[in-house]
Parts: sequence; structure tokens; C-alpha cells
Amino acid sequence: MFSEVYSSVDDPGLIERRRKQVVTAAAELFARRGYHATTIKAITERAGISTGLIYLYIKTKEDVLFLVLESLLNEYRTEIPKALDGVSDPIQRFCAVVRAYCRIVGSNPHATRLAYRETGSLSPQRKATIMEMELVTNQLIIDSIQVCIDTEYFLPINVELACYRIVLLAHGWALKTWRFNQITTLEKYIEEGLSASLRGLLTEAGTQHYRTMLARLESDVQN
Amino acid sequence: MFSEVYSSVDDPGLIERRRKQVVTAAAELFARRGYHATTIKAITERAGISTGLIYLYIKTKEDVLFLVLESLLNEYRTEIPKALDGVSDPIQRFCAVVRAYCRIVGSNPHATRLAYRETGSLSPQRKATIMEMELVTNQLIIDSIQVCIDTEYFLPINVELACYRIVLLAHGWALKTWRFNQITTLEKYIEEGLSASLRGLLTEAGTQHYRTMLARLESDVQN
Amino acid sequence: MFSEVYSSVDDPGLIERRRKQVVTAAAELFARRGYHATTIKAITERAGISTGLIYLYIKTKEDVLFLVLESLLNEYRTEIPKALDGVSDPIQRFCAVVRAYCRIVGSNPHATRLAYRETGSLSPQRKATIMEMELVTNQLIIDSIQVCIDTEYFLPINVELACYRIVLLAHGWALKTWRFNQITTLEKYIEEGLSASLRGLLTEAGTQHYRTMLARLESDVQN
Amino acid sequence: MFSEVYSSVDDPGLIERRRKQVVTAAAELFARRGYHATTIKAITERAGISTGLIYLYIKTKEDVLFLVLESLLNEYRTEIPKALDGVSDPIQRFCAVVRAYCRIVGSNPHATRLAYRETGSLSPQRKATIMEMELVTNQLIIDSIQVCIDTEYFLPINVELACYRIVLLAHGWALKTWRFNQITTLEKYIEEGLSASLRGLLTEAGTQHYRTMLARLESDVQN
DNA sequence: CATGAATGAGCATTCATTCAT
DNA sequence: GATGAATGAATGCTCATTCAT
Repeated sequence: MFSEVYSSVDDPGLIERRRKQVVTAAAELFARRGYHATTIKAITERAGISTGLIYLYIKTKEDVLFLVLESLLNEYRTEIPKALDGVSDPIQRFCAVVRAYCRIVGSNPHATRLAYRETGSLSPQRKATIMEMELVTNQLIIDSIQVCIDTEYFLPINVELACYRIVLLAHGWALKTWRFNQITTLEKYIEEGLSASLRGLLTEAGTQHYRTMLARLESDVQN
Repeated sequence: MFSEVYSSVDDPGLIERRRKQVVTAAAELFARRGYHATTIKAITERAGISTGLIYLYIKTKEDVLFLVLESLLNEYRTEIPKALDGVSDPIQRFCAVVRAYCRIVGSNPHATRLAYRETGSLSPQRKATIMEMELVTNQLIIDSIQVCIDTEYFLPINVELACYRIVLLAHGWALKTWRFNQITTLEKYIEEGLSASLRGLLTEAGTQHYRTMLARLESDVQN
Repeated sequence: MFSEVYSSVDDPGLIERRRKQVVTAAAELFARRGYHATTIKAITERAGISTGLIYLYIKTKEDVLFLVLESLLNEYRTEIPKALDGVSDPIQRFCAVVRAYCRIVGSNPHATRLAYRETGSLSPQRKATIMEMELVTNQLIIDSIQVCIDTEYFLPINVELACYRIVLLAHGWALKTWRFNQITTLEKYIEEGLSASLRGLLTEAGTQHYRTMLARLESDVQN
Repeated sequence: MFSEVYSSVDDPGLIERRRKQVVTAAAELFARRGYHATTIKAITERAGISTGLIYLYIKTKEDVLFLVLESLLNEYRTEIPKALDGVSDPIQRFCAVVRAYCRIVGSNPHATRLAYRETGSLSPQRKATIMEMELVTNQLIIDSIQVCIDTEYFLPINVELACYRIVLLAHGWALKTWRFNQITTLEKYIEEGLSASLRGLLTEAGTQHYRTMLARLESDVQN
């Protein structure tokens, strides 16, 4: 973790701890004021360290941005698989991925917006790294869709485009929170979006399977 | 047009002309380098005017950003209605709106991304103005969906959420151009997205109506 | 003049004037405190301009150093030839060059020391430029020696090494002013150094010629 | 040795050892990058000690510069007398001093240049101390010249000025190494410079004596 | 109206020095 | 004595904005 960024300090534990301080402080400030409008001094003050100290753990201000974005994407990569634990039905797995992704975004709207706003402020190499990390997360979605297609629950559509529609469903919440919070809740947003997506994806067989499953779940809940 | 921004110059025609120069220059630079990395000097140079002159037509750098975003949203508001000219069938009107919106985004991906990145750099009031303009455009989509629901071609879903799924479909192209350009074309992207959306929206009756319509269109083309 | 340094201002007269201000101020401060210990702010304050203005006429602090050194070397190149005006006798020309060089150094001891201290602070390219300018000045000395050798007034020694002994005689005054000012005057220093040099350079014939010349000069003075 | 600089450590042997480490490391770095561009951290790293430790042996960065310069001048004071061992003829002693001085400079051109560049970075008191040390070395040269004058081998010129011409001859090699290395060798430079100096210094009697001596030396070599 | 030189507050980064361990 | 993380003042440079011409 926190790879790619040089530190002149040796103790990895200390690096981890200090960087967490810095990333937490920076994430909040970047979210509120944006990357460019946030000064290093503001970050260090909020992190409770001196101006100079931050430069023992990062080399440039851009490093801080990278660490913030990296830490966000790491959360996706770590949290989504957890939501799949113990779920075996293909359609249920798809639903679980969608819900997990949306909820992570829902609990981090600032960070998600930050990723949209400021990825372009990174150096090309760093930008590429972040994009690759995004692709890794997307793969989790793609896989869950592919299984549904293989089992003929989903129509044989372009998997990657379908994946991006899910990604945009999730990110959409963050990008338009200001409006969505006025007219609905995150969970309703998820269910409505999920339903629409499923209607666009399910085959006849898939629909059948999905209904049976829902019925069973309901009767389970009743007992 | 160009309201909300003070100018010390009297002649409205001159204001209009100068601001067009400035907005054109700024839009290109903002798209390439981002708002913060673009200097007023760079804008005036590209616009072919002197450094000081710009301050006769705007008061602050933020004004320029506002004018650029305003001009983008004006294009949406102007262009989309044109696509509806002479189209009367509700589903066809819906399809026309979606295609028009996506194509405008497709011809302005930079500007669209700019809106996502830098709307937050505006003052709260300006931000609100821009968001309202977005809502006006959205209303065009909402109306086209509402008619389809009223005629029972579309399921009675939440209209605004459905609208946002369309908006995100369109914006999605701009936000992920880097990837989509590698795997598809804009028109294919639109048709795939439109199909998935329709599957998620159409009622039985709507599906029927849509199929009949498509068949008729095809036979028209053949003759 | 002041070539090699970029300015964003167009008017050459203004550039000339502003740079003179800056160079004068910087030369004094560099001489007193050294290049590194002198801040841009101190230079602009002394030059009576604002902090930002200096950057319209130079790009980096190193540019200022370069301009200061360049202006010193330009003085050598301009002043020494003047001392040769109307002097035709080879030995007298040699003496004139030596005296002129020493006097310029004597009126600029700070700048001369600065050249020794800080030429190394320039970029390799700039350093090369300064060294070349020094070689141009040295050529004036070399030429005057060569003529004396050709006329067999001077021994056929290595001309360049002889030249450097003269250069060091002159620079020596600046490098050791602190001591020389305690024990002698510049003019006495010059005459003593010149005598010693001549004794090291003159042939029999040269000595003869020199003595005759001196005698004539004295009788001229008497009349 | 290493007087004038306070250390909080008691053991003089340890002080001596640590300071040698520091001075060696610093001398190399100062020579390559200059005093200001060299950081304390770079010095301690090269010396193989921790950042904080250096402050047990010196109080400020300037102390390090002083120690480096002091150690250079100590070398002059120690080495030159060695060259005089067993030489009794006045002119030969003079020649030996000149050669020794030039050779020390020749083996330490960086350090010599450092002394010229950075003596001014010392506090006035320290500067005075260094200058005094230089005078002590100069005295060795002065003495050798004075004996030659007393024996009427040399003309009765100003001894101190003559001394400085020798000093500048030696330092000249260091100050202009970049050029001299292109056109000659150190030994040839010394001999040429020494010859010119002698021609400027010797009386008739001195010249006679010197020639006899040279002849004897040659015949010695032949046998 | 137009020009572009002038202003000066603001910011990322460095580094000598300190001090808790 | 030794370590190296921590401190914070200091500095070169940028750039939005002003204003004399």
C-alpha cells in the first residue's frame, strides 16, 4: 500500500501512520475546496503536523493527491469482494456487486467526485496507475455479468458497456448527490437503478429465475 | 445571455463580441489544461486581446469559468429542441432526445468534463445558476419520458431518476471517452445504451408499439 | 547587450533601463553578502521595484547573476581598448593595457571577487559564455605581448601564460585588497607589478628601448 | 587544532576523530557543489553519521566551513617547511618554497578555490582567523625572499608584494585550472612562472650565483 | 476603449537546527 | 553519545488584478 511514493523515513509503520493522517486531512480538504485551492499548509495543520514534516513522507503536493485517490480505489477493491462472500447465485452476485459498489460510493461521495475532478491533475504515469486500479474494480463487475450471460440469465450484450452503465449508476449518485438527496434515498436509488438495469439485462429464463428467487427470499423472511 | 456578469463597457454588441472571443479561447484552454492551470494571460493572448482588456468585460477569473459553462449549457438548451422538430410519436421523441443529448456531449467531451470538474470552483450562487440550467435541459428529457408514461408505453417509474440515467448515459461517454473510444463508436454506444434503457422502460404495449414502428421505418427505407 | 536572457517585455529601452536598475542593485548586494545570501526581495527593494516586476525582465535568480557578471566583463572589453588610443609603441601599449586592466579591477574590486566566487553558480552554458568573454579580454593582452615578442623587445616566452600572470596581477589586487590597502596604493601596486613583469619579459634590446623611452618621457615632462 | 569551535563532547580524541570524518566529507561536497548547495544532511550521510550527531561536534554549518578551510591552511603550514629540509642556499630555498606551494595548490585545486569562494561566508572573526593563518604561510615565502635580498641575490623590492606575486602564481593554477590543463602541465607552469619571477627578482650577483648553481646541479646529475 | 507594465499577496518546497528516545 | 523524526522560518517564483498612459 502507498506504493509509488517515496519517503525519506525508514520505519514502515510510521510511514503508514503519518500518511493516513495526511490522507485523511487532505481528502476532507480536497473534497471541500478542491485540490488546487487546498494548500499544503492547510493539510499539515489539519493533520496536526508541522509544515516541513509532510515532506518526509511525500515529495510533492501531487503525491498527496495520488495517495488520496489510491486509498479510495483500494477501498473499492477491498470492500466489494466482501459483499460477495457466501453468495453463489449468479443474479444475486450481480445484485450484490451493484449494491456494494453503490453503497461505497454513497459513503464516499466527496472522494468519488474528487476522483472525477482531479485525476487529470496527476502526471500521466500516475493517472495511468489510477485508471488501472479502476479497471481492476470494474473487472469484478464484468465477471459477475459474464457469469449471468454464460448461464443465459442475461442477454448476450457487450459486457464492458454494461459494466460501465453500472459504474455510472453508482458514480451518478455521487455526481448528482445534491439533487438525489432532495428526491430520494440512496437505498431507493439503488433499487430503482438495479431494477431498471435488470430489466435491460435479463433474458426470459433470467426473469423466471429471478422471480422464483425473490419469492423464495420473501417466504424466507416471513418465517 | 451572458447575464449575471458585470461589464464596465456600455455597448452590448461589443460586450457580446468580446465575450465570445474570451469564452472561445478560455474553453479551449480550460479543456486542455484545466481551469486552475490556465492563466488569464494565456486566455487573453489566445483571444487576441491585451491583458487588461478582459477586465472590462469580466470582473474575475471565475466569471470566465461561469461564462464558459453557461455557454455550454445554452447549447444543450438550444440544440435538443431542434432534434424534436417534426417528431410526434412519443417513443420516437424519447429516442430523439437521447440521441441528441448524447451527440452534443460527443461533440463536446472536453466541455462536459470541464463542467464536472470545475462547477465546484464557482461561487455557491453561480453554482446554483448552472445547476438550474442543467435542470432546464433535464426537463426536456423528463417531458419526453412523461408522455411515454402517460400513453402507457413506459412503465410508471420515477421520472426524474429515469431522466438521470439518460443524462449519465450521455455524460458517461464524455467521462470515459478514453476507454470507450478503444472499444466502440459513439453511435454504437448510443444505440446499445438506448436499447438497454428502452428494455428497462417499455411496457408490453410500448414494446409492441415500438416494434411496429421499427418495422415501418425499415420498410420506408427499403422504398 | 544583456543577450541570452529572456524578457516578456517588448520595449528594448525599458528592458535596458530596468535591467540596469536590477544589475546595479544586485551587484552591490552580491558583493556584500554573496549571491546565495542575497534574496530576490532584497534586490527588488534596493532597485526600487516590486517583487513581481523583476520577473518581467529576468526568468530566474541565476539570470540576475549572469547579467551582473556579463556587465562587468563588458566593461573590461569596452574600457581597455580606450586606454590604447593613440599609443603606438609596443612596450607602451603593453604597459597601457596592464595599467588599464588593473585600474578597472581597482575600481570594481567587489565585482571582480564576485566573478571568482560565483561563476560556478551559473549553469554550464552560462559559465561557458562568461569564460569566453574573459578570453576575449585576455586576447587584448595577448596581442600586446605578441607584438613585443615579434619586435624582439620581449623574450619568446609562452604568450598565454604571460598573459595570465598579468591577469592575476590585476585580479590579485581585488582578491587581496584587504591586505594591499594596508601596505600600498593601487598605483604603486601597479608600478611595482609592472616593473617586475617587465624585468621578467624584456630582452636586452627591449630593456634598451624601454630606458630610452622613459628618458624621453621624463625630459618631455620637464619641458 | 580545531580550536575556536565549540563541542559539547568531552573526549578530545573523539572530537578529533569525528571532526576529521566531517571535514573530509564536507571538503569533498563543498568542492563539488559549493558551500551553500551542500546540506548538513548530505555531509552527515557522506561522513557516515546521523543528522543529529554532527551538532555534538559543531554548532553551526558555518563551523564546518571554518574547519574545512582551517584544515586546508594547516596543510600549507605543515607541508611547506618539509620542502625546505636540508636546503641551505638562499635562492634554492626560495625556489623550493615556490615549488612546494604550487604543488600543494596543484593537488588541492578544489580546496583552494573553496577558500577564495567561501571565506566571505564566514563571520568577520572567523574570516580574520583564516586570513591570519594565510599570513603565517606567507611569512615562509617572505622569509625566503628576505634572505635573498639580504644576501644581495635579489633586488631590494617590496618583500610583501613580491610574496603575493608568488602566492598568486600558485593560486593562479587553481583559479584557472580549466584553462591551464588545456595548454600545459603543472610542472611546466611552475618552471615558467618561477623563471619569470626570478628574472624579475635577481640582481646581477644573484643571476651569476644562480647560473653557477644550475651548472653544478647539471654536472651532478650527469655523474 | 485599449494597452501592457506594475503590484504584492500567496504557495510549494527546502533545510539548519532541535529534541525525544 | 547517537539517532533520525520533527520543526518552522525563509525564499524563489506565479499570477490575478490594477492603473497610468
